[in-house]
Amino acid sequence: MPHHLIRKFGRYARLSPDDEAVLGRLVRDADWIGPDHDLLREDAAAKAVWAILEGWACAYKQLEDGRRQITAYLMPGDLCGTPIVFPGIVNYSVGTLTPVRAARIPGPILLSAMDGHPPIMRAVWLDMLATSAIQREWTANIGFRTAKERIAHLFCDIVSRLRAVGLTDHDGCILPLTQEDLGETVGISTVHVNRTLQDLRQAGLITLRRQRLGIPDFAALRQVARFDDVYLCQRPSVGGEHGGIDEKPDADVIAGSGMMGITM
Amino acid sequence: MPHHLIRKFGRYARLSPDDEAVLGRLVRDADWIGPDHDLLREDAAAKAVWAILEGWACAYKQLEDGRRQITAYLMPGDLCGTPIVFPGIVNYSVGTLTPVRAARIPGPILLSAMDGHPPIMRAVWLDMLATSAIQREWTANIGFRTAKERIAHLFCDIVSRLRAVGLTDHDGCILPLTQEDLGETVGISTVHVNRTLQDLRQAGLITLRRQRLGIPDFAALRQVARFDDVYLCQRPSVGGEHGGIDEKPDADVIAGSGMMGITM
DNA sequence: CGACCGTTTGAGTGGGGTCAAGGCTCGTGG
DNA sequence: CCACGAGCCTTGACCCCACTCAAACGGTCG
Repeated sequence: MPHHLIRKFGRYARLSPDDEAVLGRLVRDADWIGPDHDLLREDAAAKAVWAILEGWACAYKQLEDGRRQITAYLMPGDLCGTPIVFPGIVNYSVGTLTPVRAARIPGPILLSAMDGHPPIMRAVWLDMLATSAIQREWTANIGFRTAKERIAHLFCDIVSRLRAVGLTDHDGCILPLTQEDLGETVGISTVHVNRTLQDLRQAGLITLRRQRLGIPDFAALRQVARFDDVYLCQRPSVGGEHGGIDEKPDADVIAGSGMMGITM
Repeated sequence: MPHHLIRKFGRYARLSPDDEAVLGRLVRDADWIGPDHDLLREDAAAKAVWAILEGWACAYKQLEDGRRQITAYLMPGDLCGTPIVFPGIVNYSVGTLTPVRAARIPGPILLSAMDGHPPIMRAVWLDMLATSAIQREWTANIGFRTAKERIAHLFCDIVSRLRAVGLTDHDGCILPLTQEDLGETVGISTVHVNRTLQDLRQAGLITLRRQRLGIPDFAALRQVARFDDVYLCQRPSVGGEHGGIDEKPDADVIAGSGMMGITM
């Protein structure tokens, strides 16, 4: 089985077998890390990129008085940190939520791989842009949605992303988050997360028990959440309805040519 | 006077006169655009990057029922859009708030400039990372701060960014935003923005009249906001206190060498 | 002068926060 | 095998921050 990273990058660029081999070598030295462990610290200068291969982590910011905001979830195939060092660029910490298998890729190593392999350059670039798109969506989610909509939107987001890397079952996924985590993600209190979840359960929109999230009617949840998945950058072509799960990438979109493998 | 763009990029990389000339050529064909006009539409495929040279714009998302969230402000020297086309990457619209002078840079043109000029590649890359850092900070701002803190934080953010491109006066700046804009930025209602502003005024933390924001005691406002400016990526060196305004970039940080002009 | 847009103020309401106690589950150790 | 404790989830009661609705005020520009 190829890494989730390769699967994701394959959506962004056409990877040759050689490209895939290079990517495989980048994440060769992956280790398992226990839960509740920090990969990145806000105050430390980042000198490498971490690739998450298994498990969940989260990016977060924290105030002195204890308030915490989770700004992103990192799932298999996701990257965090940056190959370029500059003060302030990494203004967040990254902590594991579950046991995580992650590979530390030194900045220069990643950069030279990008330099020698345009598809990798393109994929890293697009992955960063896609991450930004998600961050914008989260800002909006917290900014203008109600508590119920926020939770619903977050669940749509999570399930869609997991589905893209093949980590969902037929109607849901494993959700290794506490209600406190959820609250710190969408900006509401733990108690109110609980009440909101019950609300969603009673409406038949979700089931959630023992870290297993079920979504019997995704379309219904999506409507409550006002969720539009374009920002996840998973659709190979613009427009049209989102049909089955096994969509194939559109060659016109991912094909590379010239500098950075970019098709304009 | 060099463009604000060149000034900002000069903080990210050491630009040769040739690099600066190339940047100047990229934004040569700039036009004035009236206020309340869209540069980018969410549903349209982006085929170019816009460079804001004068005036203010904002990135925003909107729901069908009218709710709107401003996800970023774009000021002189800022870029929006992307040179790489991929569905979903541009999941926001950009509208002008004031008359704006902006240059449309076709994707391939920017990419080839990056390709031929490592410092430009590095600067574009770092600018994107810095934009992401701001976006994360905004997510956190809306997520875990109170209304008063959010507004205070936003003002610290804006003034710091404007100062970096030389657009502040001695203790404040022009703020071309309505209270409705502010509300849509930090996720509170217009009425409550008004009351929060009065709160800040009565505390002596700000003056705000006729689009002119004054901050008599920045340190005090910063403390109320729990504002830490590292995420703005304006400090040439890590650590140490933020002293005067006229800090010079640290050569060790911005110097370029090798691929993408990166110093590891 | 009126129309318009943005700001301000008041009153009433409700979404969501806080505090506190109790319940469930599971891992651990006796 | 059971007892126990630690997290996490759940529930209730109370309250307040912030929202809504509505109206009045104030500049600015035809």
